[in-house]
Formats: sequence, C-alpha cells, structure tokens
Amino acid sequence: MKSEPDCYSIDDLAKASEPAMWEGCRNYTVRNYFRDTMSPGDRAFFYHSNADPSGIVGAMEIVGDAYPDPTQFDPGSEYFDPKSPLDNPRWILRNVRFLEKYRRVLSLADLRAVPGLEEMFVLRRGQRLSVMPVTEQEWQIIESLPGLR
DNA sequence: GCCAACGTTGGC
DNA sequence: GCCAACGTTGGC
Repeated sequence: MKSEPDCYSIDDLAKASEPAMWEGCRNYTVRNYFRDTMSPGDRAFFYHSNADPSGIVGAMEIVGDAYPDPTQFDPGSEYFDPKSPLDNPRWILRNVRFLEKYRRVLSLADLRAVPGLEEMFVLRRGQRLSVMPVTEQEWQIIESLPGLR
C-alpha cells in the first residue's frame, strides 16, 4: 500500500494510537481490492512513493471490514467526490494498524535483485496502482531479507 | 521536469 | 460502445 510520506508516512502511522483510515483511494481496481481481496488480519507493506528513496519501509495489518471513505462526502477534503451518491458510496477504505518500521528502505532496485520476487506486482512494468497484492511467498522472502530489524 | 503507461471523460 | 484527448501516477 503506497503513500507519499509528505502526505502520510510510516512515522505518522507509528505515532497513531488507533488504527488509521487508509483514505483517498479513487481508483476502481483499488476499490475492488479493498472490497474483495483484503481481510481483517492480513498484513501489508507500507510503501513510500515519491520519496527519497521510494520503497517498502515497514509493515502493517488490516483491521476490520471495508466501509465508505468519509472524505468522498466532505467538500473541504481534497478527496471530495461530488459524483458519489450518499446512498451508494463509490469509495471505500480499510483501517490499518502499525506493525513495524524496517531499519532500511527496500527500493524497487533492491527488490528487483531478490530471487523469487520477479513476478511481484509492484515490480511489473507500468504498474501504478496504490494498492497491490503480495503473495505469502513474496511476503516471507521480503521479511527474511537481512538488515530489516 | 520528463515521460511511459495507464485510467477517465465525453462527444459522437 | 468507440476512441481521442486529457489527466494522473510515480520512477528516474
């Protein structure tokens, strides 16, 4: 799950006393991942995009079920969507809980060099989604990389 | 700041 | 429903 650290970083999540809303996703594929693919208790990598360096910076956990993203109805929010019907919300989100921050950033170049991650979604050409699947195998490979903790 | 690769929009 | 134009993302 990607976030620009200038907007919301893993340090912000680490400081949060309660699970945080992963708000503002306005892409239908991501919406479907939130709705259909994620389950409470699933783990997710926190990825800093548009950062220096960009890459995986830590881990978190999905908490609870998907529910409508309140920012779509807030005219004061940058995520306001005037076309989203109140009685049929277009956008949903998940809450996430901080698990850990790694001691180093795993850049795309780092990940590309790791055997077994060749098929990973985030490494695929042209892939720009802010939320992408990770297989159990990929998770284990990454979590066992040296120097993370 | 460039630009590839998508997603979205809207005229027809 | 097609598709050109436009907007966005995000690494580099």
